[in-house]
Amino acid sequence: MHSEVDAHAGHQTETWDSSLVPDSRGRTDRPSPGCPVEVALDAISGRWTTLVLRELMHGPLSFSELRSRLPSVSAKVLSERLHGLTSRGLADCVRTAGFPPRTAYRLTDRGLALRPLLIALYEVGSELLTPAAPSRP
Amino acid sequence: MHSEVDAHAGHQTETWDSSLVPDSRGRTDRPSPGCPVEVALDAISGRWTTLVLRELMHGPLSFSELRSRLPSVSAKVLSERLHGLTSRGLADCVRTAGFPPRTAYRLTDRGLALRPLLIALYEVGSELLTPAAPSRP
DNA sequence: CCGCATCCGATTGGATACTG
DNA sequence: CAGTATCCAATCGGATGCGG
Repeated sequence: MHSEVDAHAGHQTETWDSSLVPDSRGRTDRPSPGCPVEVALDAISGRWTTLVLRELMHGPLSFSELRSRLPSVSAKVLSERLHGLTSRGLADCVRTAGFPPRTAYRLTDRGLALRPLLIALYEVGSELLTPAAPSRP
Repeated sequence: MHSEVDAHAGHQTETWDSSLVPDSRGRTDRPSPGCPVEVALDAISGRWTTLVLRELMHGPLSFSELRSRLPSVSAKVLSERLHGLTSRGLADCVRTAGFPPRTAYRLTDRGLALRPLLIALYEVGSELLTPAAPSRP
């Protein structure tokens, strides 16, 4: 544990946070669309999004299957989330031509790439929920 | 009760998401405050929040130091973010009694625990930014 | 079965101005 | 320096109802 975390309170223009922003693209002074962190946040932001992603992680699901697994989500929001995912290339939609119209939403490879992020969210969230070993007077 | 997924693509996934939701607490059918993922999302959600966290990751900073590092954030929003972080126990604030009033916000151990999450956001976001190797089976 | 259209209340975040 | 207070435009998300 570091008590003297910061002895150099001056300029930090050259000294970089090597672990947080490895390359130049990540060093932004505002929430810019080109920042990787913003891109990832955009992909998972919005209510129900992470739950929809979790359901689709197992495999393709239809619109109503998603609705039955997430009973409290409205059709409007689910539709918005699905379009958001597809427009970003994280999911796609396959339709059967016949009748009744069957659809299946599935994650693309890019969508599947979100898995480690969901896991990180779960793990860090769990850590925050623990009664805590905090206190650093 | 549960209809089997007939069009099961069959590759790589089990019926139960052991990696995404290891314990029962994580299996929610709606965005509930007790879900670890929601807790983590709550900690990093809101515009500028991740940038504020990144700045505080190096060490304590005062209110205006944060403003100068993030020139485009308004005082109102920065104040809101800082209160959000402190109320969740992710940061705290130390004041010097004299004049002019000096303050310093610093992350607590719980706040520092967010680092792997920020890194995951960066890495996954970078992956999403790559020109892509899409195409699928 | 698969959605989109619309209305509407709640929340967000930016700009500005003001206090200890 | 370190914030708070207020106003306000934009967005979000829930409910409902209709169309393909």
